[in-house]
Formats: sequence, C-alpha cells, structure tokens
Amino acid sequence: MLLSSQGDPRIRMATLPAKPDMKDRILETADRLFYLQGIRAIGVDTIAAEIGISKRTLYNHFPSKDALISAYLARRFVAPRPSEKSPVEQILGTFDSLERRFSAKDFRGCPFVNAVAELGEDRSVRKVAIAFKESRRLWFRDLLIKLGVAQAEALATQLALLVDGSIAQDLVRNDPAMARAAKEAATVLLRNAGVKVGGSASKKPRPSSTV
Amino acid sequence: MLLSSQGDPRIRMATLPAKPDMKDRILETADRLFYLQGIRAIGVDTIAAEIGISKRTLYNHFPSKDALISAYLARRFVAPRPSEKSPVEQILGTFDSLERRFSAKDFRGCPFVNAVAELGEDRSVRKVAIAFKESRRLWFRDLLIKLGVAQAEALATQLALLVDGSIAQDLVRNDPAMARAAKEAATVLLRNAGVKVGGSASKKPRPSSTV
DNA sequence: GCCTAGTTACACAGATCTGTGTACCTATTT
DNA sequence: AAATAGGTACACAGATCTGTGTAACTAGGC
Repeated sequence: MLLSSQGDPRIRMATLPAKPDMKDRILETADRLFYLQGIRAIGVDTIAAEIGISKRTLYNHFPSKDALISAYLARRFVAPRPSEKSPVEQILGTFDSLERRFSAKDFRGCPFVNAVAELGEDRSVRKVAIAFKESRRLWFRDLLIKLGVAQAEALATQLALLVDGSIAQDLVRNDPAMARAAKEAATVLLRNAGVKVGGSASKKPRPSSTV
Repeated sequence: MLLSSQGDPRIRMATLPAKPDMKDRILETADRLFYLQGIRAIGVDTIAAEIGISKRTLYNHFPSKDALISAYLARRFVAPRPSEKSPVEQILGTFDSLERRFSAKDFRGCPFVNAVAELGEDRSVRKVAIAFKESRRLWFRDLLIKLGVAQAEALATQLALLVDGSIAQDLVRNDPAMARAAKEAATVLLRNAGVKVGGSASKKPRPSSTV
C-alpha cells in the first residue's frame, strides 16, 4: 500500500488533495448529457446521480440550472486555433474534420443550434449562438482575405451555410457523407472565386509541390 | 339501422357550420405552439387552455401527447406541389420562398430538425425527419435530371445542404439574407454543372412575364 | 485539539407534467 | 321523449423537476 502512491489519485498534482475539481466534473458531465440527450431532457438530479454526488453539491457550485446551461454553452464556444497550414487547406480541412466528427457515435449536431431550437425565446442563449456562428464566419473570411478573394464576406457566409447545412443533415440522417458533399460544394465555390484548389474534392491532397 | 346516407359524417359536417372539427383545431393549435416554443416546452394543458377546451376533450381526440407530436410532424410533412415553372426557376425559387419565410415573425427553423434536436433518441421522430429531408433532396434531383445535369444526385445533396444551412443560420441569427447567400451559392453550383441560369443571383428575375 | 470548507443524506416545498375517473351538461338524432 | 355523442368541470394519481434547509460527516490547516 505504501509504495503505490503513483496510482493513488489523491496524491496527484503534488499539493492538491482529493479534489479533481468538482466544478469541472459537474460541468463536464452536464456537457455530455445536455449535448447527447438535450438540455430540457436532463434534470440536475440526473447529472448529480451520474457523477455520484448529492444534488446539494451541484447547487453549491452552480446557483441554478440556467447557470449550468450558460457554462455548458460557454465551454462549447472554442475558437479555432491558429494553424500553419495554408488557408485553402484550413478551409477544406474544416469539412474533413466535420466528417470525422460525424462518424463519431457521440455527435449530435451543433450544440448552439440545438439549444436555440430547444430554448427558443431565451435571449442569452441566442446571443452566444450568434456569437459562435459569427466567429466561424469571420474565421473563414480572414482566410479568404489572405487568399485575395474579392468577395470574402459573401463567400465566407456561403461556406458557413455549408458547414451548418451538413451538420443539420447529419443530425437527421447520421450520414458522414454530408461533410464530403459540403466539401465538394465548397471546392466549387472557391474555384469560382478564383482560388486555386489542388485535386478534386476527394481525399487526395495531390503530390504536386508547385504553388 | 338504415343505410349510411343520413349518418354520413360528411353530410353532418356540411350541416354543422360552427364545428370546424375539434380535432383539427387541436392539431392546428398544437402545431403552432410546438413549433414556436418547442415540443417539450408546451404541455397539453397549455394547448387545451389556448383553445379554451378541457384537457379531457383533447385526450378524447389524441390518446397521448406522443400521438399529438406524431400528428404534428405528419402535418408538417407537405410535399412540394408540382409547378409549371422551369426547373431552374423552381430550384432557385426555393430560396426566394425561404427568404420570405425567414422574414416572417413566426419562422423558427425546420420543425423536423428541431424535433430531432429536442427528442433525440426517439426513433419515429427521426424516421419522419429523414423521410422529409430525403423527399426534398429527391425533388431537387428530379429537377436536375430534367435539366440534363450529369451529377444530379450529388448536386441535389449539395442544394439540400444549402437549404438546411440557411435555415439553421436564420434560426440563430434571424437574418433573411441567409437565404440570399444560399441562392447565390446555388447559382454558382448550377452554373458549374453546366446549367444556364439567367441573370445574377440577385432579385432580378427577368423583365418578361409575372407568371 | 480545533476550525473551516466541502460534501453527504435526506426531507421537503412548490411547480408542472401526463394521463385518468367521474358526474354532469347539451345538442342532435331517432 | 329517449338515446346518443361529444364536451365540460374538476379532482386526483403519480411522476418529475428546480431549488432549499439542515444536521452530520470528513478531511486538511492552524
């Protein structure tokens, strides 16, 4: 017993005791359940039971379910990290990564769209959902500007439509091919805007090294 | 008992003007409330109170809330009616009519996508949602085949993505311009497939007839 | 040892939800 | 007039949900 300090979760982090950050555990569990089953479908009792804590503990960390919902959406709001790849690769890579996510069993659409669909009139939910959608559009736009595309604003909006369209279609159909279809459409739109895109829209990056 | 003619419910309906079929009234009200506020957000009490009937009457027409939900979705499943217009006009007109719907105050996204988002695991809901999405895709596909487009299947899927993408974006942003953006993208895709599309994607249909 | 902070168990208030039971009412049909 | 069909009023069962109150327990820090 004495020797096995490695495996003892209590000894982790040198000074931190047996606290794997309860707040994070709650949030992580709420995230999973809210996303997979719906916000209205999951009660705070269910979340607490899933972690194995008392409901009281949950309410000691979050004053209300609404606060938990807000934290859930804030947690889902991750900005795309900067990349070394070329703008075209980043744009089209978006759809490859969508295809991977669609193939995962635990994908269930866009959490922001779902939240708006469920909670409708809620102002703060809509606000963060709009901010998220806009941040992605701006990410597209900046990449298009780097590519020298004239109508970067308009094209960025169209690419965002393809992203959300494929997400909505996959939510219903469970068909990762929707991401491929979106990528093909995106390729056509890019070429139409004068962007040079290597190869067809398929998974072939093409061996050419020329610009 | 004698034969049917006098007992025929169709004849009774004709003689009873003040009875617009209670069942239809219930369904219509449920439709409005479910769609605008969410299925889980609306209880049967609310529906009955909105019409001014007793909850008992509602349950005399629908055995359960689930049955009401199914009837709601079935009612929303309207196939596009055949049109005299050219295939191109029909395809692009889809986005014009989306733009009009987005501008209406009571538009709140796709009822099928919303239902799947809310009810997630429910098999029958998913089933009708898939059927609806596929029916629209096939409608696009058949029009594209009439136009002699080679890759009608793939292009139809892409057009469906644009439709659902603009719906999702408008649900969040409340911006009818999303339909215009989708129409512009659709125009590019059609031209790329060899379809002759008159004018730019903007609201300049053509100086000739008003249909 | 003692204090404090976090957690637990558990009861409970109060709201809301689906669905049922029952007796009564009212208009039409026979 | 009697029967029938459909609606009403209203209570109620039973589940579930958010949120609170409270006393007791358990650790680490002083």
